[in-house]
Amino acid sequence: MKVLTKKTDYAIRALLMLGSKRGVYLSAKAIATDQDIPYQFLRGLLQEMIRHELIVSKEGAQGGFMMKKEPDEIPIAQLIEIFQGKVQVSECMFRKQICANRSRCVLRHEIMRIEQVVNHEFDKITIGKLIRDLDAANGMTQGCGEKVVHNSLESTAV
Amino acid sequence: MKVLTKKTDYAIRALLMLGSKRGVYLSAKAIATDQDIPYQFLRGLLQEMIRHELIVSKEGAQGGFMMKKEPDEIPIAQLIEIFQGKVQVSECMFRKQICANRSRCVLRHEIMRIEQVVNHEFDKITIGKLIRDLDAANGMTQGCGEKVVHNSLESTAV
DNA sequence: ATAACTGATACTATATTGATATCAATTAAA
DNA sequence: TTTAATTGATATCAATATAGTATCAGTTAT
Repeated sequence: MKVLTKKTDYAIRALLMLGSKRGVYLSAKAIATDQDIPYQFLRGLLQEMIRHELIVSKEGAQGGFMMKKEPDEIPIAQLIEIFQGKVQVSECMFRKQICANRSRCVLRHEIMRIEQVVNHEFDKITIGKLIRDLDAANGMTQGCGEKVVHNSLESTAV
Repeated sequence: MKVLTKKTDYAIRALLMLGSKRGVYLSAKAIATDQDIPYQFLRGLLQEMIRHELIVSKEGAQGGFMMKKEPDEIPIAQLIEIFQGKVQVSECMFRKQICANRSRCVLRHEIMRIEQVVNHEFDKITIGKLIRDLDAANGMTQGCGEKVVHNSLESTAV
């Protein structure tokens, strides 16, 4: 059971980068290189985020992408919804037949409760919060378990 | 984002049925018919559950399947793990490279926390609990929102 | 003996996910 | 004004996961 697909993972990392460099346009290429995301794949994700008005773009040379929404106004729950679809119990189980099977119905009730818990948790984590966590972690000598191989978001100028 | 796949959904419903009819062998055919699960597909799931020692089988005529574990000892977290794999953040992200990217690392920390919450919730829901919920619901005149089309687990003798 | 079963396995179809390629349009700058 | 850098829009492809089907051998109650 995968919580985040590549799309969501990549999108979050792209937004972390855009959110850390406000006021300038970052090109897809720069983001792809820095975050090690397949270039054309990333471009698709960026366009999707434009459609959802999270970011804006500027065409042409020296063009690129920039935050539109405030990082604190982007919970990762929204990114999950955009790139993985709404959290749902089990397909369109409930459209086809309303409560055709009571056992499903009871199960559904429990799962819906969990869905709410999960969504609430994902709502609390915003891009803004992650950026602050990131800054805090970067202030430390060591961060995350083993040795730090390379910290692109900190070291690489774009 | 689908929480339960068909496999898990079917497996839970099969266990609810087996758990409600203790001490007798129920055939795959009976379960498939009653719960409207594709027969051969269900058989694969039952075999998987035998391997995990949740149920036992008896071959030959009048054979079938029976609970091995107590329903209260089967959390649906275990079924999700069996049929959908362990809950994980995003593929094998952390085996390939330890903390290669700090932004991933920060995100990971948050997601792992949510994973724990989710797993804990799924652990609290056991087959036994669902069976009791089901009995309670079946005692009521109306249960679950709209009209009850058909309640197989209650009405159909097996 | 035979019909009702499970064990085991191979196969097919479909959907989802992940990734690549192409070309037109736009723009900053040489 | 040409050119290189860049996005917009799409089409295509490959890999993987999910869902479902088919077959045959072996076991057992009747």
